[in-house]
Amino acid sequence: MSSTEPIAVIDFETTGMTPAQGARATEVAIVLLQDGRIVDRFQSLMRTGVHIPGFITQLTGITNAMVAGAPPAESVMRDAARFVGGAQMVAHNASFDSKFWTAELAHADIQATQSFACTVLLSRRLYPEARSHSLGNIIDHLGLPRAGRAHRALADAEMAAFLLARIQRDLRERWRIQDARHDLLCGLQKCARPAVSQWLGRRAALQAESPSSPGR
DNA sequence: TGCCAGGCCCTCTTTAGGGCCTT
Repeated sequence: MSSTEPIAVIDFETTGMTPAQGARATEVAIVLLQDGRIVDRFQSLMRTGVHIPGFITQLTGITNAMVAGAPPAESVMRDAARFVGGAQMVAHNASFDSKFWTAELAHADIQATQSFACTVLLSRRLYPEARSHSLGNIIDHLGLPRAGRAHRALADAEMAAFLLARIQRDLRERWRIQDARHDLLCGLQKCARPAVSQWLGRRAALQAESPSSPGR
């Protein structure tokens, strides 16, 4: 049985909403998903010196004392970049995590080169009947397992990976798309939502004609 | 005091408003 390239599913816990306003990461977790299974995990708290507001501690359980004893962010991000390697990346609301990925790597003098696919956009297109596409709600809607304490990086990264695996499975079983690779996911998430069925049908037809190429 | 990001999506459909989603 052929093996697909692993996809790195990432989640950051942070001190705020955007690096543009000085927010920094407090924790990062990355899981590698390959052939529908989590095959490796990376997780670490990180020390940036930026104060964690009280409401963030209430949300995540991550305290200033916890990160004070953590390794420096630059060191963690170097390890994270090595862990990801050349894998393509996925996050739940990727516009959030990709900005922190880029910003935290920049603090470590590393340029981010990975492209991101977003499970929120994919979920909205494939499961329009869901009332909410927040990570916990879509996990419950699809009957997927909860992975631990919500709003901790590893649990959220694992749940996003479960969601991605389900998306890939549904693309295979419902849409006959055998090779739901990262570039297909990126294409699907950019497809206008009302045209998703037509788009998937065309992709499946193209893939059936040329299985080694996902087509355009 | 009240607001605080930004991209996407939907709607009382189009240039604007409001909600979702992430911490």
